[in-house]
Amino acid sequence: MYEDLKQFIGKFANLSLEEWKAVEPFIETRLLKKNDYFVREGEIARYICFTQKGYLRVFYNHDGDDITRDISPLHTFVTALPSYVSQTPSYEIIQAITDTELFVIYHDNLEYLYDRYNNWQRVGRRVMEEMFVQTQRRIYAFITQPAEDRYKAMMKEFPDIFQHVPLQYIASYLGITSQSLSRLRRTVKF
Amino acid sequence: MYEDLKQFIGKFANLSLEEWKAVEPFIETRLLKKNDYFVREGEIARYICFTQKGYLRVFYNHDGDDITRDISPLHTFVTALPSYVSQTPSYEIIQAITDTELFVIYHDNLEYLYDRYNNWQRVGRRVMEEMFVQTQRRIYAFITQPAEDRYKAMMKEFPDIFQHVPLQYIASYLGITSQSLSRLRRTVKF
DNA sequence: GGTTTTTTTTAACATTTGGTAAAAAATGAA
DNA sequence: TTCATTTTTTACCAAATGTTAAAAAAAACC
Repeated sequence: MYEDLKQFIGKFANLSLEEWKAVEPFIETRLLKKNDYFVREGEIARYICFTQKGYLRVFYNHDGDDITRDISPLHTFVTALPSYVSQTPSYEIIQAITDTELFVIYHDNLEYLYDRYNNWQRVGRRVMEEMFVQTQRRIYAFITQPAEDRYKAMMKEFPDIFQHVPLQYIASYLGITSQSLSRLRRTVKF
Repeated sequence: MYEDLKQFIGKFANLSLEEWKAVEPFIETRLLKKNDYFVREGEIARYICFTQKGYLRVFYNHDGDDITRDISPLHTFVTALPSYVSQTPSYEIIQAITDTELFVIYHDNLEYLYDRYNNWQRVGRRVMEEMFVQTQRRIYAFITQPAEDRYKAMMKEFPDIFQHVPLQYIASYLGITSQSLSRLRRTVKF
């Protein structure tokens, strides 16, 4: 049970059996249908999830346009972090792109775990460090690469996403309009 | 002593006197002259710092061009994180933009603190969470705002930086050439 | 102070991307 | 299936930003 989750966390800390047992009562499985919401606008993100199956997108509404901050690859943690860390209403929205299976942990329970187990706190810290490093990479990409290169890099790194995610979301993630993405796809015959 | 540092950390956790005392032997003050390096290319980032005075920039060399990932505002933590977390050679370079006073803590000592004090581990986690949230904001800015808006927002949020930092670094941070920044500055008479 | 070097600005032109509108294709619902 | 809706593509023109080159300004050096 929770094999993918355990493997993911195993990259960051070696947890004892007791520490594993401590988290299990807090893990709740949630199934979302395509287009269901995980976090709605204005709602407090009271939980974080690990994506066991399916894809989520994290976006917000900017003058009527959806701005996609993230498309979750499989087997990662996802939440609307600004809301989650401060437990205030979220401007970010999280929605299922496909049918999805999530492992959900509530903020308060996770904080309890952090308080009680230094090793869990370590996992939290390490996960955040890695997410920060990844986000940095994306910033470098925005500075140094034109949209075409960002598109190619994305196809290479997350080929599975292109099987499941509408192009308009990918365009927004890349920071361009879907018309521009169409134009790129016509030109780029890798 | 360390008032600014204490205030910064105080936002994230309430540390006992003992916990404060535990860190002090590990803090080392380092003075850098303008253009001195804090981390060189290919060197392992064995420490993190808190900027007590002055400004650092974090960049890397991309085909001969400097790409500025970050210009540190005062009183924040700075390191070449990809190198720091994995203790591998750094592609990122950190250099003093002005004369600088840093409080430096070595990676191994900080890890020791993290192991020993859950509260310090908490500080590490919370700091990373906040840095991640800030980086997210920057990504949203790249997606939604043209360079002119990013420039205005930067002037508003970090007016002090414009007093001390060469425009070419600011241009790179904004993701544009210094020629484009010049053009913007001529046009934009806020 | 004068000289060299670096940084910033200006200009003309090229390229990339956006905006608008509409057609084509794909998807979903009855 | 058929119809309605949504997504993707195409086209044309506008706006933003890059590229190259050079001049002007500022800073560093002796």
